[in-house]
Formats: sequence, C-alpha cells, structure tokens
Amino acid sequence: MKDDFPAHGTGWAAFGLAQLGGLAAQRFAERLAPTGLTPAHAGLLRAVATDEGRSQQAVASQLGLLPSRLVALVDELERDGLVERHRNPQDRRHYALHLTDAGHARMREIGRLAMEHGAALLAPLDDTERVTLGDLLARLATHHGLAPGVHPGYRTMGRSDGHGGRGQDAG
Amino acid sequence: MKDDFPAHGTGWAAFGLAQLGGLAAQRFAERLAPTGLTPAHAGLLRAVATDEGRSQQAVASQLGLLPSRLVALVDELERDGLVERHRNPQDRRHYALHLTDAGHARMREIGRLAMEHGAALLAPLDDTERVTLGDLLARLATHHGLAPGVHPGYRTMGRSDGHGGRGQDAG
DNA sequence: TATTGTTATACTCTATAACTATA
DNA sequence: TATAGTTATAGAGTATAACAATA
Repeated sequence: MKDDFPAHGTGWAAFGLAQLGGLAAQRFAERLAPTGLTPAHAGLLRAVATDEGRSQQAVASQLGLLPSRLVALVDELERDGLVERHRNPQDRRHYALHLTDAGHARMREIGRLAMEHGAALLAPLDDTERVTLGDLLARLATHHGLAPGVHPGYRTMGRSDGHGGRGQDAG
Repeated sequence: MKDDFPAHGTGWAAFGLAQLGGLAAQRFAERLAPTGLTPAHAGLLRAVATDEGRSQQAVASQLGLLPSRLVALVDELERDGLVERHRNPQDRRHYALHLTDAGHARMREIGRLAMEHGAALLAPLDDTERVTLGDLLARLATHHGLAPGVHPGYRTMGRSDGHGGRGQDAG
C-alpha cells in the first residue's frame, strides 16, 4: 500500500466523476440496446428533433462528430424509418434532416428510458440531494463550455491534441 | 423544439454525470499523454502499486479486464521499465507483478497530474462544494458497487449483455 | 474553386479463441 | 484435466482522405 497515488484529496472527486460518468453511460447504453440504438443514435435523434430541417453538416458540427460518421448514423436511422433526408431545392447539395412520426415516438420512448435510468442511477439520493448534484454538475458543465445534450464522447472532429486513439477512459 | 426528450427533470443529472465524466476522462487522458501512458496504463500501474506481487490474473480480475488485454498493457509497462514480472518459484505458472523504482516515481508523477487535473476540473467550486460533490459521488459509487480506483471503462470480461461493441458513450 | 455529402481505406481498440507451459 | 499466461485472429469503431455532385 504505497501511497504514491492517494485516493483522497482534490483528485478524488474528479476520478469519481469519471467513474460515475462511465457507469451512467454504460447503463444508459444497456437500457437503449433493446431499441436497437446506440447512445450515438439517441444523441443524433435528439439533435435532429431539437431543430428539424438542418443540414447534416450543421448537425455534425453541433455534435462535434465527423461528417463521415454522421452519414453512417443517419443511414441507420433512415433504415429504421426514424429520420428522413429531404433535398433542399434552393441548394441541392444540402439535405434537410427531419424526424418521421416513428422518430418522434422513438424519442418519447427514449425520454422514458432516460427517466428510468436517472431514477435508478440516483436512487440513493433524496430530492434535495439530486437538486444539489444537478446544480453542481450544471455549474461545472457551464464552466467547461459543455453544450446541453452534447456528450464529449462525440468528439471526433478537429482533434486538438496530436494522437488519434484515445486508449481507454479513466481519470 | 418538440419536447420529446426534456433536458430537465430526473434524467438531467444522470446525463450531466455522463457528460462531465466523459470530459473528466478525456482531460485526464490528455494530461497523461506526454508520459506516453493511457488511462488504462495508469489504472493498471496503480492496481499493481496498491498490492504488489499479485498475479496477472488477480489484477485482471480486480480491474475487470481480459487477460489478453492485460498482457499487452503489462508488456508496455515492462518495456517502459515501470513494471517487472517475477516468476513464482512455488507455482511457475504465475507471474508476480512489481513496480520498479521508476514505476514508483511514475506513480507519484501521475498523482501530481491527477491533482492538477482535479483542481482544473473543479475550479468553479469552492471547498465546501467540492466536499459535497465528493460525498454525493461516493454514495452513488458505493450504492452501485463501484470499487475504489476501478473505472467501469475497464469492463471487458464477462459481458452480461449480448453485444460486443459499445457504440459511443452518452447517457 | 469551394462546399455538401458520400465512399473507400486504413488504423486502433477490443474480443474470442487457440496455443504453450506448468500443475 | 485444469489453470496462468500468451499469441493469433477477427471484429467493431473511428479517422483520414479521395471522390462525385452541386454551387
């Protein structure tokens, strides 16, 4: 038990955040699995629903993912009948992304799953504590410039550092 | 702005957790990058340091990663001169894992990086709020059975669900 | 020539399983 | 036969870049 890397102190909360965040992401993915969607699909679906009619590039830019990756995700959502591409007659290079009725229904379903997920994850906290946690997290998110509804896991465009892969995730 | 997927309510804190956790993991990986280590290396190094002399299987089991993956990680740490494999004379199938002096020094360096990381991540919170956040996170971690120092991202053995990949991570 | 979207390709990471050696 | 460790291989996931269509 050499204490080269103390588990307590300033560093702990940051690691706890990564730990719980990893758990939250994992559990949410599991809840989503039966729908045949990944968290990336859900995030994209939500981004489209939030502001329908945008181009693929606009959505890719918002979510911070590569155009080539977005194409694959949209292909899959379109194949499932949740999203449609409409050519823009003004500029035929653009596709306007829209949700189908089934897409909206799926969004409501995902909303339900997210609520159940949140309830299970935060089970040990009472209402006051949940508000406190939510407030602290919101302040951190704002400080670090995290856009609402955009998970850093979508990071794929404009790498700032110099390496492609990302190893595992812990921290 | 259809409100199919409301950003507020019970689900928000869970998503915020995933969001901040993703950011924390990402930022920590960036801080670690100059050392040539990934978060997985750091986690393994810490696991070895915490209880030296254990077998690879024991460590793999603790961290929840596949033996084949652990071999590669140990290979790399050994190549960097941070870890050594010592054959167990009692049962020559086992290797006992130990940190070298350089390994201990590297652990102290990682500890410093983790502290800087935590300070930067939690910058907008005062001391009281950091304690509050740390306490709430610790209670969640305990409730969900997260082992100290073990990131869920190491999950690779004994998948409970039926699918190999894991999509992106959001939640 | 610049931009949107797409396809092709390569690369990394992860998972499965076969293999060696010890017991 | 069972176990620790290793190697080999295949499969996802992701990134880079070349490409076609439109402007």
